Amino acid sequence: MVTIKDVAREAGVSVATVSRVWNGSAVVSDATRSRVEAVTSRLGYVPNSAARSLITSRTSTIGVLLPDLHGEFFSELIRGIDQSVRRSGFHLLLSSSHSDGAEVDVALRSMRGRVDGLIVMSTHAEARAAMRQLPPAFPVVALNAIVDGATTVLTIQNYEGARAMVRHLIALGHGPIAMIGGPIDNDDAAERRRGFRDALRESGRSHDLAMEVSGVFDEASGYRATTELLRRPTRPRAIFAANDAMAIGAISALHEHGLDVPGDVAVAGFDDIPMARYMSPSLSTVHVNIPALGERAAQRLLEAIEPTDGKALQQPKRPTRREAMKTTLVIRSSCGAAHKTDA
Amino acid sequence: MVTIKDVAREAGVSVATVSRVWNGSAVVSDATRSRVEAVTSRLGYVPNSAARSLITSRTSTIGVLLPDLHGEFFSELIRGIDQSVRRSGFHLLLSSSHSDGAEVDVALRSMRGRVDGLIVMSTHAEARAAMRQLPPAFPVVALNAIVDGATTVLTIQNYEGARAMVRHLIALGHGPIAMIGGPIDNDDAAERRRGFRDALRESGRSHDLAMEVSGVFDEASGYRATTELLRRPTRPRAIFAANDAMAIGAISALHEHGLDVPGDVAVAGFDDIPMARYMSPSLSTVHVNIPALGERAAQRLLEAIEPTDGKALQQPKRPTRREAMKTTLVIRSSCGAAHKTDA
DNA sequence: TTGTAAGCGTTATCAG
DNA sequence: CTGATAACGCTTACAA
Repeated sequence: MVTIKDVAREAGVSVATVSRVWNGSAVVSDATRSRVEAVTSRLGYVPNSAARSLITSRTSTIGVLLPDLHGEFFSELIRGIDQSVRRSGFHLLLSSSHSDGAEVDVALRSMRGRVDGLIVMSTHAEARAAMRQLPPAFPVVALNAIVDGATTVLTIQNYEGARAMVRHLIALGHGPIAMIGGPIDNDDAAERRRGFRDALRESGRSHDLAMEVSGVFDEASGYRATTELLRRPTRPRAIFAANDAMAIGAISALHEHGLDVPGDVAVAGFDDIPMARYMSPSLSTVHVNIPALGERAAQRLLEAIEPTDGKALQQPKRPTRREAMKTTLVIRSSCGAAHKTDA
Repeated sequence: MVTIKDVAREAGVSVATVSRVWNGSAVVSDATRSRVEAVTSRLGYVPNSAARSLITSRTSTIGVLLPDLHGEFFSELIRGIDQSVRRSGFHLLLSSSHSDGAEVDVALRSMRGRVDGLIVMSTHAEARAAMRQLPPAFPVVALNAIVDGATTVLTIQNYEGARAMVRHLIALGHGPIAMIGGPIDNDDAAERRRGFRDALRESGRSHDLAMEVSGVFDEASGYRATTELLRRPTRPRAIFAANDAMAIGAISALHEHGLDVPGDVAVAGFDDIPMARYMSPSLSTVHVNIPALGERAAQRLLEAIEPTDGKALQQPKRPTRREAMKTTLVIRSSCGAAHKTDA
């Protein structure tokens, strides 16, 4: 492995100078700079990141903690994050499948020192506890209601989107409307359920509240939930699933029962995963710009890591305490049919 | 930040002893061990990974280079990788969206020193060139035909699967069979196309070869390709798409043209993404165990990183040269209808 | 069984 | 503008 010493020796300068050239910062004469650069590329020198982060205590890496990796939601999310992150020359350390909160604790601990900041999506109470273990000023962006120790909380307009969609379904016809909710301990799911209930209540149809079942955000559970719904005495006129995956499962079940979608039963979902566009014209969905969610989360995190990029505006004193940075951002959601608009 | 020194001082031992306790290896008296462990957890000490990998030149991290992140294929793949990797206490550094080969080069360079091994999926010629820049013995698992410098190449039975599926479609009826192929520069796509052609040739229907269009492995291009197919004088009796995403796009297009699937036109895909099960009974697909692909890739890589886990069998001399480890593994694919078997 | 001390490759603080 | 040199936190011979 070729080190900074090799470059220094070969270029006839000190390691300090090579270092200065490499991170462009200091004042180096053009002559030496170009000489060092020549040697650098000739030797194929790449600075050792471990040594670097040992002394700077920065890793140029952000960690992403996800509960799961099933379905298109998460890949779209990661895609957005990846985009922001690489644009800033950072790396992405991914850890997933944190079904229970204890695992989050382990993951969090094992990531310590390997990342400069964290994007966390988890609903578990243990996760919140684990986050409290982090150094007080450690930059964290939470992708749901975990507030403790999070620099920023980024949420989706779950309530608004769900409410709008259910209103839309109500306008569609007269029969009862069912909801396939998400897991009970999931904050997003809870908000969507609240939107559903409120929309019904507002239209004076609280009796429809009875038609609620739940799933776990995947196609299989949407399928099962629908099968269960169809066993009931009254058949729903419309089904609102808490995400698109369950909605697709629902459509599948309805078709198998010889029901027409949306003729007999209308189906609506949430998220607007790319695939949803190709279930048309059967599926309406609440649009969420998932990659944008990821992108904004990453951007926010990077801002927290590097306070003021420091080119133009050099603020003499840091005016904002970390506390003051705590913000809640929102990703807007809008309701409508899925369209193949992307061409 | 609490360091090894703090623990040492607090426990009344030397840093060497703490280190020995921490990595369990050496012989430490039970008394001191427990004392150190107590202090360790009391202080919440976590070893600094940068310092650690500076001295050991191991990072406990593997890098994953992906061309893209669209669709379920990649998230399923990552899921499999993540599972193996975390089981071994390793971390996962993800880098995606390497549309062009030059980017792969940059990514590869920037990952140097941050990972102990690499899983690479890329078809670009530049990528192959970039891989040659890596240290000769650096562990790499390639997920397609990139052979240069790869410790292991892991491929899917593209040819066999495609051929079997097309035979199946031929058995289904009499009309022409069309194929929506993948990108021309993609090795997997090429093999699937070859399977398609051979199956037709074997059945003496080489004239059907004319019905070939291509897409880029997403729903939109499958949709477009199908629309194009339907503009031709002869309508295909069956469409074989090189992956499920395009097959789903195809189904969508067919429906919009008022065609029944599989009544008027049968549709088949490749990959068996979870979603495919919920397009039934319309969609047949070539089953590939995608998470297993990821899992095996990661396992293979980890083996290459840690040659013999070193508990029971302590081989006195390393018998295998790195060269000898070059292997080609294959993930079997089987053809059939998509079923909601996972319950 | 434990301690001492020499690095690992960088960056940063001083002098020059 | 450049060069020594002291850290950074940890592992690992080598001594004791």
